[in-house]
Amino acid sequence: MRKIPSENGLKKGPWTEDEDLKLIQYVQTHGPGQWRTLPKNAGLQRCGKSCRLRWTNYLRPGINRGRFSFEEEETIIQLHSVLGNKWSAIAARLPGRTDNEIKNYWNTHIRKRLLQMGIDPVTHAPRVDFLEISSILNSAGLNLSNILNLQTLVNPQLLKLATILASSSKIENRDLFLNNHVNPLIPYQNHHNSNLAFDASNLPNTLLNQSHLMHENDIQNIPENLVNMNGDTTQDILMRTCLTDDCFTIPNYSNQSTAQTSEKSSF
DNA sequence: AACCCCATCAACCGCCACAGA
DNA sequence: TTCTGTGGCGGTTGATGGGGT
Repeated sequence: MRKIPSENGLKKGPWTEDEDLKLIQYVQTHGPGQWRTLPKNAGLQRCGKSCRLRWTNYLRPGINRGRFSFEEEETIIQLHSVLGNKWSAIAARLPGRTDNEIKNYWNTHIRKRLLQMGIDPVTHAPRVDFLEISSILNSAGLNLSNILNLQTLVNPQLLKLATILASSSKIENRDLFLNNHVNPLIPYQNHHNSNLAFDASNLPNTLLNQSHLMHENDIQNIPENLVNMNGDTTQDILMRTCLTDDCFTIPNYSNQSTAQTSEKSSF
């Protein structure tokens, strides 16, 4: 892949079949380790680091190079919500997968999907812009559900995912979450109070992209006996993490915001 | 056909932790 | 205690290929 001029006569870039063969044969005979001296002993023009990486990420036996299954993906998301970017720790819990592979898969697939679903891939919390639009509308006395003739705005997949994430949610306290994420929006909110005309084109893309729209009944379709790693039932999680009906319809932040507006608003 | 844009992922780089001298 | 070597980790890069124009 890379064509970086090699220093010290060491080769860089993609590995050839011949190099792979040499590395495999050497490791099979002598075992992995001693990476610094390995290239010389194995007759490779590579640095030890490169050999170790090639072995652990590609040549090592037992590596599963197939597509990620839904279960694996779910596991990665769960583990990431707990461990963060500890790719090696996540990989340790996924047999046959390497940290590099998981990291790549996260960055190219999962991260993107979470963003589309309105979930912040770093915090695993609903994205601020998602809350932002609802608070704006709410402060304007508008109910997005009514406007869009919807009961709720949530993708069933999102709700399922949120249920899973809730097991390790960083939003353990709704009030804390609202204080951290909603209060900074208050000046913005007030600014928009003066303009009550609703224009759907102003909605954030993330919101409009919620093409799968959820109805109240969909919440009922989630098995109540679903239990997460903490032993919480789905209902527990829904109660605790503001995923109940009234939270998925537009949360009412207006009282809270008016109380704090006078203190914090610069308008 | 040619070009551009973007997604993917193997590989590299810099840094850190740890063990042993 | 400090230094050095080694392995490991996470972030980033860039070659490649596919799709769109």
